[in-house]
This record gives sequence, structure tokens and C-alpha cells, in this order.
Amino acid sequence: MTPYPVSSEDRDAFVQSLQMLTGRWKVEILWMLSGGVLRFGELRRALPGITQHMLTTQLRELEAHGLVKRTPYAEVPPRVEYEMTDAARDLKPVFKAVMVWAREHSYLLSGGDAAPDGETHP
Amino acid sequence: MTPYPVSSEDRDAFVQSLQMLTGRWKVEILWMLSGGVLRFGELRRALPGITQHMLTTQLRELEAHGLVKRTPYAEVPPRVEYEMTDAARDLKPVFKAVMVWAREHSYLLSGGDAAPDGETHP
DNA sequence: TTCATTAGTATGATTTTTCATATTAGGTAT
DNA sequence: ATACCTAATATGAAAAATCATACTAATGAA
Repeated sequence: MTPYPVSSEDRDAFVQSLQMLTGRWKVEILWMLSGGVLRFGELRRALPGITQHMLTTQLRELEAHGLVKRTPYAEVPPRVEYEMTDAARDLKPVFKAVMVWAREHSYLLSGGDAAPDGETHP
Repeated sequence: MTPYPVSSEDRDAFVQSLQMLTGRWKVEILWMLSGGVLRFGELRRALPGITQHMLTTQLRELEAHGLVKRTPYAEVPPRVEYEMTDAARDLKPVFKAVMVWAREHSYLLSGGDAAPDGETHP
């Protein structure tokens, strides 16, 4: 009915999903957490350059979007553990699809060094 | 070798690919262009709320990233046509993977109305 | 001549995002 | 009592993204 291959509802869902991953450190945080549970300080040390404030806010946003689970312990000094949710783990096919695309079109990415069409260096 | 399921190079490629689609109007522009070639003014009218300046800059960024092709004609008044590139069309599997995820986890998205686990309202 | 049209560019304001630094609470160890 | 440790908050500055408005060039139509 529309000239477009997808509905505008689907487009909106796509935009929303994209926004869950939009943020200076979110993908890197998820990448770290894909290795297992980490506490706040470990995450901080694993992400050189991030400030405490940014780590807190990015984690809170990920948590609000249901991609990260936060577990505080009633201890002193405080201990708070972070881990991926199942929803975040289910993003793997998305990640894979992007990687397939990125490999196919690596010439569009900076830092890489491939030619547009099955071309290798002589 | 690493505790992570993907390499940091893959993570960087993922981040870069994501950034190509990051921008207030980029997905909506691509969505419009998925219906076929459009000239600047048509695109502008099709995107209520966008300013000329934003449309220009978003299109230029998409073009620089190889997702949009720009074809200016030497006419007066000027005519410039925009269309998706093959690379942009190849993003379809990514779009599909995100949609599968979004449907599975629609309770995480705002605007929707599904329950977390195969639950419907009584 | 004057006006209308189109795809921009110029300029500045506003909003959002990110960064930098300091401070806090409350137990534990000394 | 004092210093220490951790996760977090407070505050303000800087940078980036977005928005709002006005202006331009060149030709054809009136």
C-alpha cells in the first residue's frame, strides 16, 4: 500500500532500538559486559578515558532500556555489579548482521583497507 | 584469546556502522529514499519539521558515508536528485535483524503495548 | 523590469551531550 | 579519632548537535 518496503511503525521501532545503543560509551560498556559480570570500578578501569559521571549515566540509561542489570550490595565500601540482560544478549544477531554488512562494505569504514569489489592488493 | 565473543576490531566496525545512521533525520531520510529517487524539495516536504540546513547536512553526511548518491543537474531553478546506494540497500538484513529483536523485546520500546513474556491483557 | 522558483549558504541561538573536578556517605582498618 | 575505600552525586564548563531565520544565484515567467 505504501511505496516503502517497511511500515513507518517498523521504522520507528528501528529508530528506537538504535537509540538504545546511541551514546559515547554504550557499545563499549556492553562489549566489556559480554565478558561477564563486572563491578563499577572494574568497568571504569577497563574503559580508559571515561569519567565516573559518564559511566554512571550511561549505565543508568542502559539499565532504563533494559539492556543492563544493576545489583547493589549493602556493603561498605559499596559494591555494585553490572551485567547484560537477556535482551542485550539477544542483540547478537543484530551485531552479526552489521558485521556482515561492514565486511561487505569495509571500504566505507575508516581505518580499514579494502577495495570496493572483491579486490585485493596486487 | 579474549573473554569476549568478538574482537575489538569488530566492535569498532560496529560502532562506526552505527554512527553512519546516527543523526536526527538519517533513518527517516533513508526510509523516504527507499521509495525511490527524490529531489531535495520533495524530501523536504516529506519530512515535516526538518529545516533546509539540517536536510542539507544530513544528506551530505549520508553521501560522505556512501549511503546516498547525489545527482545535481545544471538547470535553473536548480534540480538535485537523491537516491540510496547499493550499500544502503544492503542494510536491509540489519534492519530485519533489528526488527526481529524489537518484536521479541517490544516491551522495552515506548509506544508499544506488549508484555514481557507472551502475556496479553485479560 | 519585477517576481517566483530551487537548492543551497550564512549566522546566531538553543538544546543536548560530554568532560572535568570536587564532594559525599558510611563502614573498616589503623 | 583519623584516614581510606567505593559508588555515586553536584556543579559548571566545553563541545557537539539541532533549530530558526535570513540571504543568495540564475533563469524563466509575468
